[in-house]
Formats: sequence, C-alpha cells, structure tokens
Amino acid sequence: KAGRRMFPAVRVKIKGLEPAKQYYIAMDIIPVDSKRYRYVYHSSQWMVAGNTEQSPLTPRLYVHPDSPASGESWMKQVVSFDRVKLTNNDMDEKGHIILQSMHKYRPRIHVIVKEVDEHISVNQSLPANGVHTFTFPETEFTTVTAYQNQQITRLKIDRNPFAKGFRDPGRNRVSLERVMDSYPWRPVDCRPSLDFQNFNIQKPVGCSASPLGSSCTG
Amino acid sequence: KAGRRMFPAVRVKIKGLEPAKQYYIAMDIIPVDSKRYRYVYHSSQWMVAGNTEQSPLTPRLYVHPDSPASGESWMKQVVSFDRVKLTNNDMDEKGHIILQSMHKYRPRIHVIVKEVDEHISVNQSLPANGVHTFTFPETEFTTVTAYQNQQITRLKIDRNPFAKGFRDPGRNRVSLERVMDSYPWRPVDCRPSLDFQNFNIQKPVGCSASPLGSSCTG
DNA sequence: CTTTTAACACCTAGGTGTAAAATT
DNA sequence: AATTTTACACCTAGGTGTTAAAAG
Repeated sequence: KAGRRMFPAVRVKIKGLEPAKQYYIAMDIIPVDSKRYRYVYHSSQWMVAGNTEQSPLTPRLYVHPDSPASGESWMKQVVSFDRVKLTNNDMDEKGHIILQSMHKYRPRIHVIVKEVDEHISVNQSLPANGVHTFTFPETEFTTVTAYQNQQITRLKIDRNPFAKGFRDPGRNRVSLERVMDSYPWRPVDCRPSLDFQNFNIQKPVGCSASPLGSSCTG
Repeated sequence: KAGRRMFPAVRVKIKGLEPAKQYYIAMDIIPVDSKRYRYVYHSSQWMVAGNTEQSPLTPRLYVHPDSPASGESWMKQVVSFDRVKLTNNDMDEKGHIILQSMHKYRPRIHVIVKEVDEHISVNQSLPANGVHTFTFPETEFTTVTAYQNQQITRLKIDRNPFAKGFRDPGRNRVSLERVMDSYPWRPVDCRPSLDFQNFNIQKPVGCSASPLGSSCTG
C-alpha cells in the first residue's frame, strides 16, 4: 500500500543562511488538535465530530532530498516538498509520513545546521541544537480519503498535471480564479500573478486536502 | 541536447569498508588510448582508424546519488550506476559524462572516504587522499552514435526494458544466450545463472556499446 | 562516403481522481 | 451510513532503437 503525494506541495524560500555552511531542510506534519472532524455540506465547513482515539505517534521527519547542501544552494532556489508522501497506514515501512484521516494538521519546516560528522536520515528524530522550525498558518489542512468539497476536487484537477485527464475543457481560468478567490489563504498581494509557482508557494488547501494513500500499486 | 544512459550499467559489490565511516562512491570514464576506431564488418572487430584530434578533457566525475552513505549501507547492496548519462556534446552543462564517439573507454570506480566537512559534488575533481580507484577490464567499451554490430543491438533490445517495443517475440532466450556465449567478457562461473542481475554485474559491452546522446528532447 | 542529429512510435515508471466494492 | 480500499483509465515524465534528413 503506497502513499500519495501532497498537493499542492509546500514550497518555501529561505533567507539568512550562512552561504558556506551546510544545512538539512526537513518537513514534518503535526496534529493541530486531538479532534476528529466531519465535513458539513450545507454549511461548507469542518465541524468537530469527536476526539482522536489512536495514541499520537511521533511525527516522521521527511528530509529534503537535496540535503545536505550549502546555505548558498538552498537560498538560490525555491525549496519544494512535492515528493513527500502521506499515508494513513500506521504500519508503513516505506518512510512515508503517517497521518490519520479526518484530522487537522500543520506542516513544519526545519532548518538544521549540519554539525561535523552528523548524518540525518528519514525518520530520525530532530537534533537537540541548531534547529530552526517554521510553520505557516495558511498551510493547515484536513486529511481525507475521499474528497468532501467539490471545490477542492476542481482545484486539484485544474492544477495538478497528473490529473489532466479529468479536466473539463469548458471550464476556464476565470471561473477557477473565482473558486480560489473564495478562500482566505491567498494574500492579496499575490493575486495579480496567479501562476503555478505563486499558487503553490501559498499552499492552498483550505477546508479539505491531500487524500491519504488509499491504494496505488504496492 | 540530452545525454543517454549507459546500458548495461556498471554495477559493483563493495567489501571491506568500515561500517560506521561515511563514503562517496563515484564513477568516471577515461580514454583507453588516443586512437579513433572504425568497425570492420567482414572481420567483426574494431580497427584503429587514426588518432584523436580533440585535446583530452578532464573526465567528469559522476557521484553516486546515494552518496554520502555509511560503509554499512554501501556494502549491503549492489551499487548500480544505471542513471549516469553520456553525451558527445563537449559544451554539455547538465553534468553528463562527455565522451567522443568511435573511441575506447574504461569506467573507473572511486571509493572516497568522507573527511569531516568535506562535500563532493558532480564535476568536482577527486580529493588528493583517501581515494581507492578500481577498474574492471571487462567493462571496456567503444562509443558509437549508431550501432555498428547487430549483435549488440539485439542484446540491448532483449535486455533493456525501455527497448521492449523492438523485441521480436520469435527470438527466444536460447538464441540470446548463444549470442552472449560468443563474447569473451563473461566469466565461465557465471554462465549457469544468466539472469538479469548477473548479466549486469559483468557489464557486457564487448565490441560496441552505449550510443552517445544523439537527441532526445532538450 | 561516413557520422551525427532530430523527430518519432513504443515502451517503463509512476502520479491522478473515479467508481464500485469492501469494511467498519 | 460513513469511510476506506481496490482496480482502473488517463495522464506526466522520461528511456529505447529506428528512420530520414542533415552535416561533415
């Protein structure tokens, strides 16, 4: 049972690193609370539907595949986490990030100074020192195995190249922007240039997102 | 202009590393001589056809993508260089290994002990110390842009999954083994188990091989 | 003449949402 | 009834040898 990618991916720009020093950049995803949610169609929002039953696992760490690299390398590009995979299988052995469906989560980005002879790999816990952690409120999302909100489905079909087969040629860019404008998570100063890059940097997930790894091969 | 992969790939098993130490494993490809070759059909062999005109470039280093890793990691798997790409474009800026067509080459494998705060990347030259270099005579090959020897073409079509579209369902495994047995580079003690893995470990290239990056996209 | 380039059909490999089936 | 799993058609992305045209 394979995981599925997060889409849109978390993408960050990093400043203020020391160009010559080596860094790891990593992501993990932490629960926002211990509540289980359900989506209420007639009010178009997620409502608390009970408490989490399972005991919280230690979040797995996804180390960006370019790690380790120099501060110079990290700063001159957008750092994209588009290859991270999510699963709801708590017995996962492929290093995917394990989440529970119908819960709220918040990605965290960790910038880790590389100390001499230190080697970080997937699923290792964070070092005690030399770590800076960042979260962005607009990246919060709710996990699902089946989409609850049709607008999210449309958003993904229209933006994810792998879903091109489901695109409706009749629906154009204008109506898509209308969908996006109905969400609060995209800052005003980005709206004029709604291209793929800006869209992803802002990580639009809103009220539903990132279906967990339901099947695929494996 | 993109490069093309080497096929079959160079694959090595490594022993005797210190399990806890970190190593880079890298490959480069050096010219065997300064001769230009042509293939003589009626005698089925490569003959000297003149001297190399171009001045020899410093060979580029292909660092195995798993680098750096511990001796333990390297030793418990076959290390495959199947993703290295070759090109005849001496202005290449994609980090591919640059070779001249119609010349003889020999791959080299470098095992590089990682010193503290040392970071090796593509196209960097080899460190002065802590490097062990290995070559295997049976991996020597001649570069081409168009295959000269029909047996090599058959071999690649039958063995490379990406060339499946050219396979002739009428030609079976027995006749393929006959082709292979006509070459000297496969040791006797491997013949009973001619599966894909053994085939590749022995890197059969013989009298012609690895067409340079002639086109593709890019 | 020989060798190289470019476009191409045909593959491998893997990421989509969908719909029906299975599970809880 | 709600949620999850599975198989699937349809994509992206990229690695093959072939062929005809281009280059030398």
